[in-house]
Amino acid sequence: MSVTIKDIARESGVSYSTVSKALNNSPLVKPETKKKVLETASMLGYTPNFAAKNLVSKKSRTIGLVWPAIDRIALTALVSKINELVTAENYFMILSVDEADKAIGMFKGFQVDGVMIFEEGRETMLHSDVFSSIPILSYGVSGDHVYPIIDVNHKKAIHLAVSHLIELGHTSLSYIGDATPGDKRQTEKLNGFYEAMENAGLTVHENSIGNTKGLSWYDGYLAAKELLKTSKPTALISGSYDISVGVLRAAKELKIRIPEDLSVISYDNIPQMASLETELTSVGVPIEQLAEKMVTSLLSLIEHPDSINLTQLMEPKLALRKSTKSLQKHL
DNA sequence: AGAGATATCCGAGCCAGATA
DNA sequence: TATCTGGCTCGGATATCTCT
Repeated sequence: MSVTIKDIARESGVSYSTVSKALNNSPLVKPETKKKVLETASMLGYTPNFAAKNLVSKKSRTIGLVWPAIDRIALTALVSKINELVTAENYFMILSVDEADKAIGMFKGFQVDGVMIFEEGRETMLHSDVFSSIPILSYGVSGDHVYPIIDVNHKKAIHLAVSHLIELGHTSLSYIGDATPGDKRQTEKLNGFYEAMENAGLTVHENSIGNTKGLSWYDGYLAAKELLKTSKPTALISGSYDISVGVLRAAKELKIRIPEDLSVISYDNIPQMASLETELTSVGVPIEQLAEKMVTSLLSLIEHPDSINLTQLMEPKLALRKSTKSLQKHL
């Protein structure tokens, strides 16, 4: 049997309501009594019963996070940061790798105060009774959603990458990423590439697009090998951190030096970019900003359920590292 | 002021009584 | 007899009221 406030009360010779007050640092308890109660609690190894606390407060101070793609490094970095911020706000976070509907059902059973969903590509079709019964915030792509979404301006991110490469004198640019229709986040990046190239008056050749048909590093590796063999771009934009890992491996095997022979910019503005074999210049919303926006938005939704702000678009930034080189300097 | 007593939170499980 | 319904209790903690 676990230790309860009643055990502490018995042991320390006060009532359990006094114990409760003492444990919550109430000014209505004498310092000596408080000290005695705290010492007894510590001696007995007391741990608060969260189920009981939730019963009274009608709050669990817990948020659930639906995370269906645990193999993606960029999302791992984001989850870690979110957890850090949530903990700093005295909340707990529980994760589920199930489908959104199933995960939310489980979270409701645990009486979480709110839910974050990481939507991968396809929109998550939630039943209306789900999001009307619990605060939900999605990290996804804005569309016809009826629940709040934090979105990233993916097109602009790729525009930043293209502009930077053009400033360095590159005109032969390639893009590598998942071009599978249906994944809006990935297709937005590709569309951003076409758009930025067109704006700059540059042609996109058919063989300068590498379709990874997936988001793993191996998908990136296979597509990069194919692309770098058939096309000889001076610069390459990669759709994600994981794909970039594959690009670096393929380039190494093909004896292509980065940035001497090939400039590379990766999507995903995460600190891990600096730990790669070649520190990659990247674009995207800095992970700290994204995490902070998600946590503050969900917590404000929990506290003020009527303050719904359906779509919040985050603006990306360019993070310069060591994977791009000016062409002019070599001429 | 400082302590104890009591109502309350919600859902599960049990039991007794009512109904088909 | 089988099934359904309603009431009660329990769990651990907090908020508030009452007492000394």
